[in-house]
Amino acid sequence: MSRQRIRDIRHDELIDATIKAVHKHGYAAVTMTEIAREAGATAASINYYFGSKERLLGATMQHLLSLLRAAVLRRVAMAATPHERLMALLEANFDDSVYTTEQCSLWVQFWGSAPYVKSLARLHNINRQRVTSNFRAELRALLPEDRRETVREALQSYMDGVWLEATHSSQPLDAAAARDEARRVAQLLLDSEV
Amino acid sequence: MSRQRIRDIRHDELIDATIKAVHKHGYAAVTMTEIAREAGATAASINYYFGSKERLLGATMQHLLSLLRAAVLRRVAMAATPHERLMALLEANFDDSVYTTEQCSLWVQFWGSAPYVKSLARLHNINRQRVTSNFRAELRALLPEDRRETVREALQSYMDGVWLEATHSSQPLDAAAARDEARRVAQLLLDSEV
DNA sequence: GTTTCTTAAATGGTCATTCAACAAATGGTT
DNA sequence: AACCATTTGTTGAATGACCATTTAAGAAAC
Repeated sequence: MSRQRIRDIRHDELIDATIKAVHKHGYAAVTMTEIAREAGATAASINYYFGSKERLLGATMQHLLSLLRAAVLRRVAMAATPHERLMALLEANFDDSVYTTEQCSLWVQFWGSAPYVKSLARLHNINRQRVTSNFRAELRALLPEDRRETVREALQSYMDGVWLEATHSSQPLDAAAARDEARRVAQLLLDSEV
Repeated sequence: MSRQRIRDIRHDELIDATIKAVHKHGYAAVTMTEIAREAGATAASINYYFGSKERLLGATMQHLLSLLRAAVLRRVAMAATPHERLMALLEANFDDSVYTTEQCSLWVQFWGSAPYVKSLARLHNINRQRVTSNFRAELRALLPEDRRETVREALQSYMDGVWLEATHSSQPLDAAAARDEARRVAQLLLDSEV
């Protein structure tokens, strides 16, 4: 019980410290010592809990993925129509729990490293396929066939592009404004009279 | 004369080898030895020409930037109207000389590293500002004020997002198809009747 | 008293960079 | 053309720094 609890506490603390440390020093450059310092622990104890640096980083990215998935589920659950569900998918990316400087920073570095780290590649593919099929499902009810894929690709690229931009902006992020903007972009793409 | 020439040859060869080696091993993981092997040289000779690994990588990213700039200039020069120039800006990103697996791979890793490497951050900011102001200039003639920034941000994010996707796709890239698709997205955004 | 947790120090490996010596090209002088 | 002094180019082998991981011993919790 209590034994299990301390393990979970360390697990969460270390993942949290990893997010902070990677944001601060970069995915490539961050060291075990820096992560440990952020958590008030030592590099040796990270290995006690996670076994290796690679597994710690994998668990951290998995954590970010689960935050995103949770935001999607929360928002989709409240949506009644295909249109609302599409907006829910889009806005989940800019949920307060997801659209933060630190997380966007990690995502971009994750994208860069995924092709070279097997465990990350797996996570990345699973996520991308899930998002794609969600979008396809909702767009089927909203657009004629000849436009669906164009709009889907545009929306998914848009989401990624905004996260990318977020990592290079100096001001703090405004998640609500990002959601408004995303809705506006979706409206333009859906209601076009071409 | 001839002295200068051999320096230029090595310079180009090494940058070319860097692109290949980074694509193969990743920006973070690639070593001087791997880059040298790709060029048929040694790590020591890279330092003779570039002084350090960081300067080599900086020069490589600068090279990619100049390829992109060249594509933009070439295409914009042939465009007569604001609409054509906007399309030129967009299509330059997917020019045959730019939209390759290797280059997209480097760009994504460049985005991830830019915030942590001063010389890269400089390059990245200069490029982003140039692109943004180009888009703003052309959109001014094409859209009412209340929609310009939304469309601009959507288009720029779209461009980045497609490059990102390219790095994770297994098939070889089809630049002509990407240009078609980009044009279609732009049409949807420009001709919307919201 | 046994299991769980923590850490300082040791280990071993990797890597960018430097160095010292050697090779090749160049250009000026016969 | 032949010579040689100088500059330029190249490399294998150090050098030294850094870092993930292991170890061994002790502290804390049960």
